[in-house]
Amino acid sequence: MKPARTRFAPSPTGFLHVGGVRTALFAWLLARQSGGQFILRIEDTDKAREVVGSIEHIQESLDWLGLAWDEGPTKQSDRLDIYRQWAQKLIDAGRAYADPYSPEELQALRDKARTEKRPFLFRDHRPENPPEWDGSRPLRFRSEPKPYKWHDAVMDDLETGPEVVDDFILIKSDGYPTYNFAHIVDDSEMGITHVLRGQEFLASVPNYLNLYEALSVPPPIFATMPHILGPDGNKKLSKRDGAKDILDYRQDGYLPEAMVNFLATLGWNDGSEQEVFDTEELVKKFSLDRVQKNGAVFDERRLLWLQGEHVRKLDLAKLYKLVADFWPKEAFAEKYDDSYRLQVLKLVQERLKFFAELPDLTRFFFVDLPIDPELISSHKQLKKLSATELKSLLEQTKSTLAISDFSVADLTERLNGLLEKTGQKPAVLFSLIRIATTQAPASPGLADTLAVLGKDRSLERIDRQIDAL
RNA sequence: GGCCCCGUCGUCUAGUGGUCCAGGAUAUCUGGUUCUCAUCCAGAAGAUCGCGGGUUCGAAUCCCGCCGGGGUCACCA
Repeated sequence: MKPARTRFAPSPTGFLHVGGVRTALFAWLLARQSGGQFILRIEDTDKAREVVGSIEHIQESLDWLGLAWDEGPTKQSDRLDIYRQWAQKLIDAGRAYADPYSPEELQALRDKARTEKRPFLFRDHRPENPPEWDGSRPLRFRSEPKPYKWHDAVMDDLETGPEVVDDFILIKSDGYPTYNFAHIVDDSEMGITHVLRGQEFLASVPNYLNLYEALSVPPPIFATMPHILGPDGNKKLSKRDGAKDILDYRQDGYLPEAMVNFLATLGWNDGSEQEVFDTEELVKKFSLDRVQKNGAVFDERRLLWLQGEHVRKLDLAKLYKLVADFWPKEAFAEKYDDSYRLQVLKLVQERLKFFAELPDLTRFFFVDLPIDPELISSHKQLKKLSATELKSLLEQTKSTLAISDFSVADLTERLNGLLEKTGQKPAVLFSLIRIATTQAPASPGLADTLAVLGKDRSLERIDRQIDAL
């Protein structure tokens, strides 16, 4: 495969959500797998919609996901001269003219078309003698309508009639180019080979094709990405409908690898039954022709599952570094050093999904939780026992554990002995000890948990439970 | 309304004329792993392949029509 030069060209109007990020990911994948370049370009030609800080936010998002760009960020607002030069070429060739209408006049024409249920075409209203373009009016492309057939790397062969080609605006009256014009100039100057973009641009492609011809510029390969749909399954996922900032997932403690895996397999698969991919594999295996044509519903539960898969594959030391900011604050008391936290983490690794869950999963390893009578009174076996019986069991546990060295092996052996001695089922005895020593609705295995908690603390907590009964 | 795109289990998908009365994953439910949660393992349920015609010995796969959903028709991208 020849080196692909791809770009991600967001407008700085806020944060990035999964839809935009997936397009960026696919473009990045394409560049990486072919030994090409991935370029970041900021489409900041709409000053009114610009949101300060978005450019940094976008870069931070790509950084987090590991989508490093080789060139950029280039801002279109720094290239106004270039667009003007290209526009001049079109004017000289008679392919661009000043738009004489006022916004009100234009709106009236549109409304009329609407009431007549006709599509509005500007070229039906081309002025006979357009004024000279002095920059104070919009500059329009003089299209040459014709039918088009083209190939899209995702959508395959597409065609349209001449009725969709129209005179669109190249340069706005504020001097900024429109996306429709600027991106074509930039893609050409930057040598972009593959243009990946959302489905919302599909209807504009014939216009672009017409402009490419007027400019004598060969069009790149088009790849139209289907939309990512909201949970209701029929609407494009959008910020307005609650699509989250991709960095919110970092905040919640998702792994970028999991997010990348999730996004890549949302609308793409390699034809095998593999579901879990690391980024390196994706770089090798990704291909545009296996991208789905239809939209895919964004289902966070699938992300959660993939997150679990990736967390479990991580080695402990690496995971430890990643969760550094997510511990409950109690974990940083003096008596808890790295080695203690590491022991705790080892026990919760297989039940940890996103890292923001860490505090709830581990708090009892660091602090004595208040006695929760509910844990016993709502336990289907324990609630049948009297306080006296429970106390007796805990007393026996105490004397048994008092002589344990609290290694996992020794604890296991002694707990088993206790089962025989008391004639209780694990469901009763172990549940009771677990509740007494953790006061938590769930915990890792009993022997493991006790070993990490240590003898003093375990016995102390059993005492507290006895007193509370 | 015109034009364009799409339509397989709830969800992500495999499938390009026969090995598919449709496979995997996830989600759900059940059972097992000496306790809970999770993991892991086993199993259940879940898709008349949007609908209707046609072509063919044979169609999820090809053709036509219809229906449904989406996009677009901005001095937004």
